[in-house]
Amino acid sequence: MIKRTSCNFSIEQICESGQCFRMTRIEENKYAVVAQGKYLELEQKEEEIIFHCSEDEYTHVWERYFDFNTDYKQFIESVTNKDEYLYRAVQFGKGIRILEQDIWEIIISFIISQQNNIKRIRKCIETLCETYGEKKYTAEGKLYYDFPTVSALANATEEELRACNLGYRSKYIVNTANSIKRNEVDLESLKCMSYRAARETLMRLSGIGEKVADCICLFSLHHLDTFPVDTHIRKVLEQYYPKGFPYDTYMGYNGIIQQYIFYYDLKGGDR
DNA sequence: ATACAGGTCTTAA
DNA sequence: TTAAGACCTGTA
Repeated sequence: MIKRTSCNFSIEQICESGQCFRMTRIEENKYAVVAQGKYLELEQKEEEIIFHCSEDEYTHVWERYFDFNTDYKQFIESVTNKDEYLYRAVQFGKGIRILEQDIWEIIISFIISQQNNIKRIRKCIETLCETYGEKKYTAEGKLYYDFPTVSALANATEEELRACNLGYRSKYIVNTANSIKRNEVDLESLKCMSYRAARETLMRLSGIGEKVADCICLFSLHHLDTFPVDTHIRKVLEQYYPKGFPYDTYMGYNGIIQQYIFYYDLKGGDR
């Protein structure tokens, strides 16, 4: 059990910000996440965060996963009330972090996310993991399911995947899984590419367009300047930034700014 | 009932 | 190059 303190870190906000679909609240101030093949429970009281894992696992897995060594204060303070809407959005969601998640899991998760709502995305992914993922137990005997491997999904048929209520996305998933299995797109080399190259490469995969590719770049490849434009962001841009969003002002971290906006539009009740 | 959810693909001009 | 239209499913 590891205790850490950090400002501008809210597990609740990270959980609700729609970038990780396998993090859930299990009690008041207590959350669980399955990632990197592991199950982690964590609690938060004020600025104190308790990780229920070994020191070794914390430093090798979760510190990086939660982007714990990046100081988000600089980003938050760069947004002044000269931009009233953005200031409200950032103040509302300033506990959000951009996670660094597994590339394969994020590819499949955000193919599923298209034309879908977050509640159903979670349900689809849960079903997919229970059907095709490895069954595991924690040291305390808690059951959880890994995210399915590339082979597990490549070997499934479109009809079988449709049984997980994935709808028309089933075909995209089978195609993409097979492309990756055949190494037509190499996941490791994606990690070394520039944003432009990675995005272009990702878009060769079935079911991945500009928006999903951007989500993968932001939530997995950690290209923090990536600004995915979905239906929420599009509406905000039309209403508050009819002359264009000031990307230059937030050079290098537009993706973080995007996530504050997304979360505020989703949960903030503004507009 | 009809519209909409963190869009993409196909087809046609 | 751009613009319809189709596409699974659950919820309001």
